Amino acid sequence: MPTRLSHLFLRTLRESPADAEVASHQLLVRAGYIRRAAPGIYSWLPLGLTVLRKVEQVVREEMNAIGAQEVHFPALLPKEPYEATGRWEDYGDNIFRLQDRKDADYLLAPTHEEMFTMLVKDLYSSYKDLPVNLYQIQTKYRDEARPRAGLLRGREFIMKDSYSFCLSDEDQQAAYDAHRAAYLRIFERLSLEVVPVSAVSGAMGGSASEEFLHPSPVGEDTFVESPAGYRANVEAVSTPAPEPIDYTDLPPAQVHHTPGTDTIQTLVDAANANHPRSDREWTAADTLKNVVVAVVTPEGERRLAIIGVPGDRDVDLKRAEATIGTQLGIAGEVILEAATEADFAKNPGLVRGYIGPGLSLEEPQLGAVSDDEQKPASVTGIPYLVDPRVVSGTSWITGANEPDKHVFGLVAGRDFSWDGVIESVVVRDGDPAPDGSGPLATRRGIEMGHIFMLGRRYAEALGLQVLDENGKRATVTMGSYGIGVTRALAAIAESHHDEKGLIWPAALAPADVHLVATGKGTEVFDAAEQLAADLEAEGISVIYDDRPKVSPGVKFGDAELLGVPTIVVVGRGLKDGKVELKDRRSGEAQEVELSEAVAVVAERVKALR
RNA sequence: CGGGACAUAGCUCAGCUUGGUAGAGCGCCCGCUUUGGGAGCGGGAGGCCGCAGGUUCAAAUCCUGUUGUCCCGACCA
Repeated sequence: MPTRLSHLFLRTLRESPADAEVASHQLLVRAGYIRRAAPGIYSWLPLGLTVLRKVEQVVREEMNAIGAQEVHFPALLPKEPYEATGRWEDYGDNIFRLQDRKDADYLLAPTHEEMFTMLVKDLYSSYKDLPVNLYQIQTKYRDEARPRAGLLRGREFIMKDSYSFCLSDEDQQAAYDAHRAAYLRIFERLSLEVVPVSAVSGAMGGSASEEFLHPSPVGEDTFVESPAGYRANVEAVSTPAPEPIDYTDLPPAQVHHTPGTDTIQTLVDAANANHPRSDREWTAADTLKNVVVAVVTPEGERRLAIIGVPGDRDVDLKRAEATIGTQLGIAGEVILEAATEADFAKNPGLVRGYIGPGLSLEEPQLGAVSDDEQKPASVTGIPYLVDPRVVSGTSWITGANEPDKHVFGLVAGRDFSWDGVIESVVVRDGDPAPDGSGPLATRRGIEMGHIFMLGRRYAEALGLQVLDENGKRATVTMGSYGIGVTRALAAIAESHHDEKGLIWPAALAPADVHLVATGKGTEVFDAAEQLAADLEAEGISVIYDDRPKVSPGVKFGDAELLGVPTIVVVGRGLKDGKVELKDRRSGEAQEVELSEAVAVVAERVKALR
């Protein structure tokens, strides 16, 4: 049976809702695929649901193909498993929490690691049961601080998440590789260009992880590409350290009176005005900016650290957070925040705007955790980390740790030392690539999938062990793999549309053919009706615009808005026994004999599939 | 959580400055005409002007508070 527009639950909109900013959001609402129910929460209408099911099916087929087995967990969960892994707290305000009538705590699951792990623990206890791969396609909930861009970042969304459970690291690597390959096939079938990039694991923990980013200006992730094909999320880029410089001929550092220069800009201006260089102007890159940050340990302890970066660079707390815990010898995941007024108040040795690493190796102000006996303990006792660009022999203008004083020509390795090197600054277009192939280019992307080697964190937290071949208990190692299904649908709409409307890839379109009947009299409708039935009989799905008293312009406009790849028009050509076949994407049209229409359309549809 | 904007019909918006019976276009319903690019004429339905206080004879409009939404940032497997 063709889908008749006269009866389809559909109302197209001529104008976009005011709250829709990006094309996918505007078009999916205008074309009657989705409808906003609450911020970041959408209802699915018949056409949208049809496409959604097709996207899900692609994902399902490819997961099944690598031997993963589908299960389904509740979206509403008790808090206990999440307390066991610490994520009841870790997720903070980002999870929807609720109580039952007995005041017991529940949550709407943002992800299901705990449930999968516990289910496997319940049922399996032998190495012979492993490896096993499970997945589900399920609605997830996150109380995002700022939902935006329609389906691209909602508070309720559908995700495919899968988990691999293995005894050996080798098996786990194989499961990871299988997922990686399956993901590339899935995105290929979804007509979604994706680039796999190295990522940091973030709150998920674990060792290796890769993101699959769909390049798009509306993406929220930034990744970099080198000329030779190195790609990474900006959070995970490693900065190539310059070679150390011989400093034997450099002049000694000098302290200058620099009142009112508590920002990099005022400092650079003052330096050029009062202490000009002979060869060129001072720039922000000549200064060493020392940023005070607060590290919150897993136990809740708040420790300060200082990061020294070139003054023309900004610190990206997210990047620094990924590794600062390790740098400072803190086990577990830490939270990194900017230092507060209270932090400064507790450390009077920190002179805001004039913080520096010290004036000599003998009088360091910062740095404490070094176990090098040659270097004296610091005055402040605050660990000092530097950007990889701060290598031995580089010379800086930086704070003298006294009000209104900066030191010029302070040489790294000669005049000051540090406790560690950390990736912490925002990556910029043109920065040298770590593979040495040239400058990095930055691009925006939408995160379509993310795969993690979780290791044994969850299994340990939840006690997932099996008996190995020797009858000994062994902790299972896990992998976790996600694909945003609703986000994928939105991303497809985002990259497959024009000014007139959506243009679905044939494999995902809500129908194979959009059949328009236009003209007066019953002849066109009778002919179109028969054509629709004949196409359906050939296994071709048809949306048939049988609406009477709707002008041709409206019908053509709706056909283009809905985005079915093939449009067939039965109209004025019928008196000559012809119908029109239009390609939605190119707009190209051809006349076809009505008697041959089914065969011609069938051939085209099969070619598109 | 910071900064900004907005809240009036299903959708897009005007009206608010200067208080006086709620408006337009699109959409929807009825009738006639029209049928290859978002038709014409006529007749209709539809709004607690986000919510709560206050000022006033009178509040969509002025004042206070509050809630919500959108954008930028922070944040975000």
